[in-house]
Amino acid sequence: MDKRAATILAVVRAIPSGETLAYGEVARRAGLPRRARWVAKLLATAVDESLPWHRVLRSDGRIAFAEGSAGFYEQVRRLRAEGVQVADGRVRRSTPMARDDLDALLWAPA
DNA sequence: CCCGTGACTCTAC
DNA sequence: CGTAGAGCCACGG
Repeated sequence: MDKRAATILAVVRAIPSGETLAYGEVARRAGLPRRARWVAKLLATAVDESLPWHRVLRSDGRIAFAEGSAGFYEQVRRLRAEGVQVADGRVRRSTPMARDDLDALLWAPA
């Protein structure tokens, strides 16, 4: 596994439980803009069981897996287990969080 | 080297 | 809001 992959996975692991991030955002935070598809491919081949891959969604908040597929249900199940509202294969945020607010949350000092 | 294939994204309408 | 269409990028045939 190269350094870029490791960085991507680190960003994914940094997503707090109950929060989500888009593939493109993950790539951007890892310093690899326009690599969204690559992030998806990476998650698909990742073996680390502790990796919170389910917290990564499409930019519009929808589950990336085809609706009805095994992965789709698995992701919905995991998200709901963390208290995330999912309806029609899409994550619902009652109060959409601004990008800056999410930034502050993710990068806030422990 | 060209072509197809995605757990993608952005812009127009 | 939702749907095309084009763009994008790593990879394999």
